[in-house]
Amino acid sequence: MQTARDLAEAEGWAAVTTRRLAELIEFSQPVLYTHFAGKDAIIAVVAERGFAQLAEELARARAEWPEDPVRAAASAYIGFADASPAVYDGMFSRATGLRFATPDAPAPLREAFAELRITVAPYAGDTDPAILAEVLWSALHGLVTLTRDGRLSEGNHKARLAAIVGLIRPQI
Amino acid sequence: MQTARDLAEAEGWAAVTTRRLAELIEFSQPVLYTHFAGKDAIIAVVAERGFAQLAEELARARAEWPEDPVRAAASAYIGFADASPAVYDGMFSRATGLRFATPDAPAPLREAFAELRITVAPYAGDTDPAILAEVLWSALHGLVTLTRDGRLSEGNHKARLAAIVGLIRPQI
DNA sequence: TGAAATGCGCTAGCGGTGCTAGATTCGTGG
DNA sequence: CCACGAATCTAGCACCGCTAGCGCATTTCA
Repeated sequence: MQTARDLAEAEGWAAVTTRRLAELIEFSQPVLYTHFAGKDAIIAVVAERGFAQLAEELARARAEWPEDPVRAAASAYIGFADASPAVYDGMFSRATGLRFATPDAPAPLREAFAELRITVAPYAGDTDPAILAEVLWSALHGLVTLTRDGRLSEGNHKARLAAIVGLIRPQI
Repeated sequence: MQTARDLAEAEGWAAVTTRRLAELIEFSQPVLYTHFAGKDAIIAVVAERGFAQLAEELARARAEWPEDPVRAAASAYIGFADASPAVYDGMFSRATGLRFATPDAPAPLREAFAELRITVAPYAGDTDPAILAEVLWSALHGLVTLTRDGRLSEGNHKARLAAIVGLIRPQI
């Protein structure tokens, strides 16, 4: 699993084949299938740990920068995506099986989202904080994915981040 | 190409294999490689046509609903993504080769983005309209992808859309 | 008109993928 | 000391994207 994460970060998920993974952990290929249902399950476990880490970093950001929690959360979110692009990819583009937004979703997922909801709550006004949190999440996720594929203008990253934060703030 | 698009919409891009595609168009598999550099090139062409269609629909929405252009654009964008999920997927998740945000990007791509920029320009205030357009685009794209994977709460789609539109509007 | 050249589509195959069936080895309990 | 059960292996299946090389029809030119 750690090997899968490392290999994915080094060469992308496309390079994480069951044969290479088996070779790296010095076992034969079928052994993987006695511990995981398949390749998707391996990605899902890496992704779930990623959500736990993301929740942790969002909480730390909120604690360390209480006077500007939205900016802190946005920076932490994007920082995580930048630092662990493959894990982020697994969390949002590869792990199709993970349930979300339901009470039976894995705890790390619910915790990560709860952090965002708490952060934006003071700025929600008439809007449901959960809705605003989902909108902020969408904007950050879109920013990450579009930036990653080189689809946004270069050099304006900070301006975009400031614009997002600025859109949330005036709702006080 | 039209066959590729239809098959992708019906069963997803994973089902679009060169063998199935060749069988459907009643040619042998290698013929595809005399017209396209590879599977990615096929997706890219479908994606580029998708951008042209998106630009067209954004322009129509702006013309038909001039008193609320941001809502019109957002609705049109999400409507396109809903109506053609596989094409949208090809445009933003599969076609890695398409250049963006540069003068030499394909025309349909620049036109689609220009529509967004024109739409948000009146609401930009001190912000560069292009930056605000990129932020709106990010939010809409994030909304589409997160919704598609079932990662946002169910039944609140309209509320999220209203929240996004509401965030842009107060900048007048 | 006959022959050469050209271009198109074909069959067959390469190296790779996720995944699985069946044989085999090895530690452990009777 | 033997039998059992779990863990691991070798070998292979069906599929993937992609390509080399052949055969045939058409076109071109002497």
